[in-house]
Amino acid sequence: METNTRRNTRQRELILSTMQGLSTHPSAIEVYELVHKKDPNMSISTVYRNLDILSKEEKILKIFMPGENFARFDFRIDKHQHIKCKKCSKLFDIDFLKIDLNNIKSLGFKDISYNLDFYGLCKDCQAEDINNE
Amino acid sequence: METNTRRNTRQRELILSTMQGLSTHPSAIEVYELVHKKDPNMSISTVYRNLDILSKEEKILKIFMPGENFARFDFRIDKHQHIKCKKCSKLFDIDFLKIDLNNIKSLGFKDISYNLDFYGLCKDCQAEDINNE
DNA sequence: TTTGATGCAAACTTTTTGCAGCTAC
DNA sequence: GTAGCTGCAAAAAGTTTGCATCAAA
Repeated sequence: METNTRRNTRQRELILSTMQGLSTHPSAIEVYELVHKKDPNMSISTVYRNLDILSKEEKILKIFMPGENFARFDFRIDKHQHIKCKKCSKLFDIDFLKIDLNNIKSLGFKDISYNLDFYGLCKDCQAEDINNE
Repeated sequence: METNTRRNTRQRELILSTMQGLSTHPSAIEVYELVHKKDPNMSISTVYRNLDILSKEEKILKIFMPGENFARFDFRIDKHQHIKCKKCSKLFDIDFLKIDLNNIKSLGFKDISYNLDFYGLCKDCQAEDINNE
């Protein structure tokens, strides 16, 4: 995995171009299902390896949501947060919020960053609640 | 797992009393290692089942840190945040920070909550960096 | 031609589950 | 005695890895 010269493979390009066309936040398996339709020979380990490479190269973002035992990936790489619907589990992008990290330095910590995720009921799921269950 | 009458078993009490004596944020496996010393017959599935029961009963907290493919548990159950050392991976409690959730309601979401975790280098790890590597 | 990347299967990690026997009440 | 709980082993689910082969440069 520690490579000097990276090769532009058909598989890696297909994975990246597929990510590029998405505004969702798919898991590795969801990415696999999408690219597998276009290239039935694509294996799941190739998808995992390339999602890893692409996120290390900062071409995509690897997202960890608390309680999910899988990673999600995001083509949008600029600093932003996510809000997850408690019902349908979909993620939505949000971009605001500026935390004063100086505040935290008093603890003696250095090189501080943070991860912030929101949860709630999205509009669609609120509508469903009125009609259905 | 859907039970009406819960029984006070020796195992569940040992797990809870062990948690009570900790200020750390152990994984299920670390809890298992601790209780297993005191009761060599204790099985890992009993630990998982009881940590789950205890967190559902809100006697302990189940913590998910992004990127960790395991859950941690915390005897401290009041609303607080954590800061994780990027080097030793230890968690430290922090309790401040008040986010204006009204701000987020403009997105159309309802019933909003959040999860916030910090990362950095703790004092011990900063000291090590000066001497060693 | 060289060596990074692929595809497949097997392994790994954490957690869950099926089940027979045990035990709290 | 009842049924919740235990211990064990097996199974899940997501991810990683070993290896022979393929293919990008």
